[in-house]
Amino acid sequence: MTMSSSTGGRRKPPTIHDVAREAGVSRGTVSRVLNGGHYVSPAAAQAVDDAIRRTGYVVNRHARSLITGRSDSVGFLLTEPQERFFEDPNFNVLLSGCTQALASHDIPVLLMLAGTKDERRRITRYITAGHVDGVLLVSSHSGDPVAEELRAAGVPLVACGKPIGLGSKVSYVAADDRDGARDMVRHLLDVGRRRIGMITGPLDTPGGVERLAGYKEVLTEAGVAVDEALVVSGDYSKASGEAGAERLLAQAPDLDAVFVASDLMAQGVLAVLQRAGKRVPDDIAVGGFDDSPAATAVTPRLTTIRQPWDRISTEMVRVLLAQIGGEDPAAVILPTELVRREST
Amino acid sequence: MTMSSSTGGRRKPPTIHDVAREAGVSRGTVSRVLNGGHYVSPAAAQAVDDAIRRTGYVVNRHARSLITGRSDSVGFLLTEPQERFFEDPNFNVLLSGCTQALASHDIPVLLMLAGTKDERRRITRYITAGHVDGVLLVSSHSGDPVAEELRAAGVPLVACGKPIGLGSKVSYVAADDRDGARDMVRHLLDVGRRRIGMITGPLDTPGGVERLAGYKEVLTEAGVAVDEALVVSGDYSKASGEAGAERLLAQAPDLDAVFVASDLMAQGVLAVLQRAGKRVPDDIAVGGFDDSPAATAVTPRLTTIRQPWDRISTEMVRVLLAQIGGEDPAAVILPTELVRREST
DNA sequence: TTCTCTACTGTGAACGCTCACAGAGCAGGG
DNA sequence: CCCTGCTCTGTGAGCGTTCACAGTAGAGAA
Repeated sequence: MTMSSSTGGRRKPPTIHDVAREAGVSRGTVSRVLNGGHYVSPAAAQAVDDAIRRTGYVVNRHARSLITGRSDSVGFLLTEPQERFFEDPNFNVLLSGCTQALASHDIPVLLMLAGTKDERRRITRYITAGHVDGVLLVSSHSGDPVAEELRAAGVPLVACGKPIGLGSKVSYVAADDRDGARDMVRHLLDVGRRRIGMITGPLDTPGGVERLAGYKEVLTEAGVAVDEALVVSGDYSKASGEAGAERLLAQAPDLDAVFVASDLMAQGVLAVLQRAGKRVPDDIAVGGFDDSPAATAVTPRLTTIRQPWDRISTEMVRVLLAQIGGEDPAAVILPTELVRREST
Repeated sequence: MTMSSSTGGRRKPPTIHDVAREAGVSRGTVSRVLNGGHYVSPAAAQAVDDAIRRTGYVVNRHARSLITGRSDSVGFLLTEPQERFFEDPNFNVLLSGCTQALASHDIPVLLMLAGTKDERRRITRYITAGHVDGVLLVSSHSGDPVAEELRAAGVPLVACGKPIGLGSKVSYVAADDRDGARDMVRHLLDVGRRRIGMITGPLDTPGGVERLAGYKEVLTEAGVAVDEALVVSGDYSKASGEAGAERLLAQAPDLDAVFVASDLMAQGVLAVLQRAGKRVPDDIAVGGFDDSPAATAVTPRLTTIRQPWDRISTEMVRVLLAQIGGEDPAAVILPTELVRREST
């Protein structure tokens, strides 16, 4: 009767005014129904709901934002170099998790890739101009200039993983890296290994440092001396895993296990071990970290530490929305879990 | 003098009015400078530019959108099941490419994941309500209901890969699947293989069909009979690659090569061949399709057909913007390239 | 001079919404 | 009876921008 919605072409969408007329009430009443429904009589609320359904009304967010000052959208900001984004499936899991969590609050996500310097400037301006209400930040960089500027501008910000150089004023959600590392090394000891090497993550990031600390702690507790020749550093990339494995094999021929700080690096490690004729796990056990899709894509499938990405993303969203709502920054640490497969 | 930008807390941003006052002109003039600068005197333009710089003015897109009816943003819509999104790095390359191409036009990207039925409804409403000007669609489904609804609503739409069941009214950008397949099979013949199997993509998609057609064409042209026992179908996933390889080995013990319609499936094929004790490429050559990051993540590294993802994304954006600008839908087919590595 | 044309500029009005306010109706207490 | 307080409703204003229109100034033609 009022409008057929599947007619081709784009017609002018109904406004709050149309709904008000259709429901026989005023704009104000419709607006109140739309925003929580307080101080509205049941009869009016019902009439408005019906009218909305009949007209196919959808709120015009631009008009709303213009007056509220909020944009009701958030940015997902990636300051990583793009190659890592391409290579590491964890980003997808995180991005998808955050997007869905926000969708349930009816909040759209703007994807922001700050690759080049120009991009960084453009994005910073965009954000500080108030075009998003808050930002989910993915960055392993130390001293990220974009993040620092956003923090200074008072933009609500939640990082994935503990950021450094940003003071304590920025929220973050992270897995318990140290505890995860401890679990893995303890597991390697449990299966009888003693010459346990490690390929670390970048040591200018808290995550990299924590995983190394966990490794050393457990060895020390178990009375196994920490041999620095068994520790080489990497940057989470597959290539650095290969390089690390080669150095490790050269430095320590008697290696019987290696704890690798990311599944992606572990993928590289497995390739090198295979080329070197080492059997996994018979000759050398390999433990990863992340439980990324890569962990089950390799042969043998990787024993690893599961990061609770689903919870990380929902927590990031929860903390961000709280902060947008005026609450103080918060830090959330989530537990990890050992996933045993064939590589140990 | 006017404002220090790094003071903490969020202050009210300058408006076009402030800029006008600062520059000693009217709102209209500032607006004209902002939108192309026609009919503005050089002196006024200069004054406005200076004032913008001094005040740190950034246009309020909500106010602009309210009056223009455009949102100056586009959606990146994924109607794939999420697992594929997690697993397949090609999405990242595409997403990142499109985001960057749009960024250079100062157009933000909204990420939309249409996983569940509810999500689909929500997203459809969101888009048809005009909250984005157009949509970049990634979907290998046949007869995607969301896409059909958007098309019917007259929303500018560009698909990645030829969509089916949408008539000819929807634009798309795709690699030349048939030609790529032909190149690969010709290459396998060139290196002396004759018993060449194929694991296809989903045969309810044009891409899957085309790659199979290319395979058959080249064999026929070369005078090699097409043996249906050598053709098994898959769905691009790693798991289906494994299943396909197992069937193929069982059905055709004398297999000496296999053309796999995606790198991801090829990854599964390599794992199966390795378990079966077959050497690659000595016993069986393996050719992939995509040149995804997975292609170089495996051992041996995969000979494959490179899809020009960078060009695909820029073309998708170009076509979408043209269509938003009022032009007719268009189809773009881009050439592929054979990348030879160690698996053939 | 005067008229026309062009280049440029300023001014309301409008986009669709929310918010503050005022007012209506009704109940209960004095 | 009036006053107060409550729930509910309508109205006008205004968010920051663009757009259409009117208007001005200066150049060139008649």
